[in-house]
Amino acid sequence: MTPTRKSFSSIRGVHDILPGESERWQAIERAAGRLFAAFGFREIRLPIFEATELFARGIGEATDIVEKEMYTFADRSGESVTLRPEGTAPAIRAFLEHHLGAAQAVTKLYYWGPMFRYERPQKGRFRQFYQIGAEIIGSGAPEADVELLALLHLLFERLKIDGVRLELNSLGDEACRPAYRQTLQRFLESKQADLCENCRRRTATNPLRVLDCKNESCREATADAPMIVDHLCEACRSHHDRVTEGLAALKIVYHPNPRLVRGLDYYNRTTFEWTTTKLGAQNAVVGGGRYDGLVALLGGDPAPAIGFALGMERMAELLPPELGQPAAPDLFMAALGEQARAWAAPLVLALRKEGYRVETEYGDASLKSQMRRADKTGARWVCIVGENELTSGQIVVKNLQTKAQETLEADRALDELRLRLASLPPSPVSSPPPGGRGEHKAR
RNA sequence: GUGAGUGUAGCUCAAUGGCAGAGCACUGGACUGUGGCUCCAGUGGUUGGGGGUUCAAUUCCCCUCACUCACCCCA
Repeated sequence: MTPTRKSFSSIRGVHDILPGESERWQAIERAAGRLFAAFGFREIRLPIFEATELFARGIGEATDIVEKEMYTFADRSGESVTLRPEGTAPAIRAFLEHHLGAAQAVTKLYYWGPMFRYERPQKGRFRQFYQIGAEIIGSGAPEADVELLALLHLLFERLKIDGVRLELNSLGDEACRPAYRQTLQRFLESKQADLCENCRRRTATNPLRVLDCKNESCREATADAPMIVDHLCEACRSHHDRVTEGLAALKIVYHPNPRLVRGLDYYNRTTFEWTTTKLGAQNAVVGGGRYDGLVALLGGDPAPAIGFALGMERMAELLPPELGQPAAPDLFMAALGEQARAWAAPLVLALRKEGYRVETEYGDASLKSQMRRADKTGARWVCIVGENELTSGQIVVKNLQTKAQETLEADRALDELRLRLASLPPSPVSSPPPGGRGEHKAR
């Protein structure tokens, strides 16, 4: 009787992060985690779904995300819930719900995890994708903007990612944007013939976005369009200047992009993206900006805030290939036969307890195949224990790089092995996982 | 949502209507207890799925699913 076999695969646009890739993610998470700590951000762990209304109100009813990209469904009680398409609205919801702002004037939060948008997948774009996000809530000072940008700048530096550029713009605020919007609208109305269908529609609904259109003729038509940076009110002008001065003082290179308009309604003043040309049609690795109105919009006392979202998949694609490689074992224990394995087991455990990476074979395998595996895993040392060794009280240790082989007293095996492993050069491939050898060596 | 391309072994790909193959990987051997290099052998397939045309379909046609890329949008 042959059982019918059904195979499964992950659903569309949703991917497994496999070993090989996960190490690269860990490299990003480690680097980001250290920087968040250094900058005084604390982690908040947020739910993966929220009331639909939170996103509809927070992100904006007219945005693409809310109009057509949300994973929305009714739960068993009939409440409409939505898998989070972004993290800022949930973060602010939690901030308000738990009165996190009461303990200090400025609250700095970060989070990471999956986000969900129902889009057609393509390079760098998925239905379940991962973001690292951070928010500074409670400060409208340009220094906050600069600090956030400096953190990201350091992150790219730490991860040795180049070929990215920081693009910067200001969207103004409620004092200056309405007037600019009208000015732009009038301009666009005079150019209707040259605009794509989409942009003709957007002239009325969201004229700012026309500036962001990739269409060649739209680009040309708006070449001499009025730009928001030239129509900022006094307060926004001053804010923007102090941000750019702050960046310059920290030697952080940025590229003014007066066309940088972001897709979520809540942004005002500073907006930014780190862009790259290495991700196909996608160019944003990190996006963010100031959203001084959102806290009040979600029912809190008005509080200015700024944040960013970083795309993990996109970031991982940009990592230099040598970063995040799996760490090779320090030692491969080749034990031959049941007795030898029993003898070696406590030794292996003792070394692992100290943080050394030790690999073994589970069942019976020839020395040849164990040596082959030791070589393939990249282990620096092999310890050979068999019947000969057990009767003679001597074990064999071989350095796979130098091929040097020596015989050790079995009784002193732990000390002798520790001696050799401790003198290993630092692993060139990656740092050990938390609690691994780093901890051991730091002692 | 729209458009284009691609689905054959674990991976990368051949086979244009006539017996489903190669390289890599994996396992074993040459070397009975010493890795890489070399050589030899072996395991591995519902050719994405369904239907049709045909004596005969991986190949041609239809449907469907998936993946990829692009539009759109963004992380």
